[in-house]
Amino acid sequence: MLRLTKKADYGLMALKYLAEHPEVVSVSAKDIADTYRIPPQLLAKVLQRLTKVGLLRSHAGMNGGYALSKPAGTISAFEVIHAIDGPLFITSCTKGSKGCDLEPSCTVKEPLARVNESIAGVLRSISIYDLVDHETAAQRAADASQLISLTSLTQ
Amino acid sequence: MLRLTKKADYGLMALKYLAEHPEVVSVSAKDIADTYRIPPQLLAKVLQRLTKVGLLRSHAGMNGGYALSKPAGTISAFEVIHAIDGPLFITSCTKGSKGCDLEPSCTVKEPLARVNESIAGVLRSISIYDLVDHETAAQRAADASQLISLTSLTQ
DNA sequence: GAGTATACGACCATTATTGTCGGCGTTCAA
DNA sequence: TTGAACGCCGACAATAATGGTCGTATACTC
Repeated sequence: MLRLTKKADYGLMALKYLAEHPEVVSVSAKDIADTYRIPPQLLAKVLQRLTKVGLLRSHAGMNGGYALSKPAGTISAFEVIHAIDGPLFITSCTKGSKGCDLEPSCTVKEPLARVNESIAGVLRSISIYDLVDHETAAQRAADASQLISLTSLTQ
Repeated sequence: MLRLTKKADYGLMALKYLAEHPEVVSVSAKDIADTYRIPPQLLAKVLQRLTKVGLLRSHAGMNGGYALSKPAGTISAFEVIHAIDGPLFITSCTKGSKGCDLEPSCTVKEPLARVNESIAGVLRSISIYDLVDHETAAQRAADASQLISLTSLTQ
């Protein structure tokens, strides 16, 4: 069904929240979880992972919490999803270094790898900032790829 | 992890196979399954589904099997995936008609819906024919969306 | 009518995701 | 200096999705 995991959703929501409240020095996982009615401990784990890869900065103790480690405009949806869900492979048979199970098997893998790159490209073009302020890159990307689709179909 | 299901993979592989052998009137599920070392009954189910939505034509009995119901160039990867895996939603919370569970909850849903459209667009631009003959739409789409990504990032 | 094929529903096995628990280290402020 | 509020982490239980199998019915060819 090609869908994002909830964890990735939660991560994006949290980052968006942080981007929307730049005045607050640091926000606790619990605050965000309460706002969106998300399981606090699960969100905490997600945020910890985002911290580990350097997208967030954490601060323990009283009044601690999380903050973006860089401007929202420079954090792509791709980075977030990659950090939470791991490498983005559209083909189900791509596992680490070794390819498919047998011989000439997955003949669609190579072409699909390109599709994979397309999708990764789209996700790379969306920043957390774009999630906050509508009518920007997200819209442009949608328009543009709509265009690709049309030109390809009518050839 | 945003990956295709194996069923969808199998479906694409089978369609590609059929597109590669236009001379054969009809190919049995078993033949294709043997070629790619896929569980025959599982592939059979996939093909049955593709038949149901009209992408394939089936023929029972001796020398029966499946055949494309229209030119490979007019069958998009999107159709195939949609037929097998159901509607393509990137957001995990989109279930049928009703939206998210609560209030202002999923604030990322709306922007992600656009990302969803972008991806659908990419998939719509890939035909089964493209899977067979490389260096065509698949490549163009990849190039183009690479371009989108770059222009968006450097703004 | 025997053999080969699709069609379809029910079902189990496996894997992935989601969510929870408990203990630990850190910070801050009373 | 103690305790409340917080992040950090590993393990694990619950649930859902996927992958795969089985049995039977039906259609077609020879």
